Amino acid sequence: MKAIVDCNSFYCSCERLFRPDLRNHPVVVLSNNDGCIVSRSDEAKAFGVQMAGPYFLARPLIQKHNIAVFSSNYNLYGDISWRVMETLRTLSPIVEVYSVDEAFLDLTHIPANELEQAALHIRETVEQWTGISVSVGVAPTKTLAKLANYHAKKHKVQTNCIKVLASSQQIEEALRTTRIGNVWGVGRAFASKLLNQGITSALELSNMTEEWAHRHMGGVTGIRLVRELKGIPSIQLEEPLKTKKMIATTRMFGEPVSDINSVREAVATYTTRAAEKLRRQHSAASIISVFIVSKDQDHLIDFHHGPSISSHTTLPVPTAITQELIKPAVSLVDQLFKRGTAYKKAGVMLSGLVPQDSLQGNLFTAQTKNSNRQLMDIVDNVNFSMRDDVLKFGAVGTTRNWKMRQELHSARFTTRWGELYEVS
DNA sequence: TCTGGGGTCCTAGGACCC
DNA sequence: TCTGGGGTCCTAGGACCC
Repeated sequence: MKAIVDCNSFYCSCERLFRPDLRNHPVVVLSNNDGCIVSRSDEAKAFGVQMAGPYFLARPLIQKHNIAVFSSNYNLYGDISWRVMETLRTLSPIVEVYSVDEAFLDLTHIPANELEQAALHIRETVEQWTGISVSVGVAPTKTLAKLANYHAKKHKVQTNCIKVLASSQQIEEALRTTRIGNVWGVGRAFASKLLNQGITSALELSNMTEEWAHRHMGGVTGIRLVRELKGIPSIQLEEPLKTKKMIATTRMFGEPVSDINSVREAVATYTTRAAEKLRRQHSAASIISVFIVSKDQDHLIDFHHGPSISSHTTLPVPTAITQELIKPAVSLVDQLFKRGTAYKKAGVMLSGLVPQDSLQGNLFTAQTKNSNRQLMDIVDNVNFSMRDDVLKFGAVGTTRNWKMRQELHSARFTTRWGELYEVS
């Protein structure tokens, strides 16, 4: 059996940890640049605040009901997430961290008649140790565990945020009462396709054949999905330290910028962040890509994948040294930038990732490589211990008029001495 | 006036090889 | 009028997740 543990309204719960006055008060948290609503408490949901909706549209509703609003505080959420995951690691031998607020746990060591109790123990321990409330879904497959979790969250009072699907009757009942669009792995496109074919519930989908799934649901992914719904494990728990195959850092600017130096600084900053992620997983990159998006692009038509201009450089030797990545990144900006154009977004992508220790030694460059590497280690250590970039490269600049808007940011209560929560 | 920022996996099709 | 049967690698793009 597998469990999925999912933090309830995670970002909102983190903010509430240090604002006990907001315990039963509606709360929402905004995305970067204060653009969309990415987390909402149950109270805010009850007032009709939409998930992932634009903030400016929800603002009248928010003001009307005096809903508390926060910009996203990733220093805080990252640290709290780490505490939750460390807690879970004491409760199961295999923990797959699936996202900042979710983890799959292996429960094969628990006897069937103790699953309910085990799930309750998980929920209570996390809440007691971290202050974060979670929902727990337990079932034979990952997809069914997600389904169980969906029901646990939907009926919090009846379920106590816990749902175990063990018997075939329990599974069938849950499948029957789940609409197709709420199944993990069925997005908007497939949902409308399935509805057109008269498939409306998860139960109906689970009764389809594998041949059908292959033909209509994207090949092998469809087969896996249907098998998982039938209770046949087809998506395994991943090993804990999976290295990424691509690393990206991209951001909207706080306001459009039309001078090349600002774009250079922004891209240098994003490159610095991407290089940190690269070193954290002990990789080196062989390809660096940069893209910039002009202000005039109509984001309402295709917000995420709209036209942008991009270019990439293949590096002579794969590297994880920040300076060696900033240089080509900035010259890519010089290539792409057009005078007189205002830009609203830029991004850096690192790909062609290889393990760092597989790098070929070079007799002639070894000396500088090593000292660069040591410098990187020192920078990473200082910045990580502060959970913030205290040490920076000159190329990232100091003007920062491209910096994102974050007007409602809470304090970094757990990672900065100067911002510790005070009890008087 | 104002709508995020990451990732993954898979497939199709073209280029090329024997 | 006729035109094999495999492979591999790469890229673009679709679909999904949080």
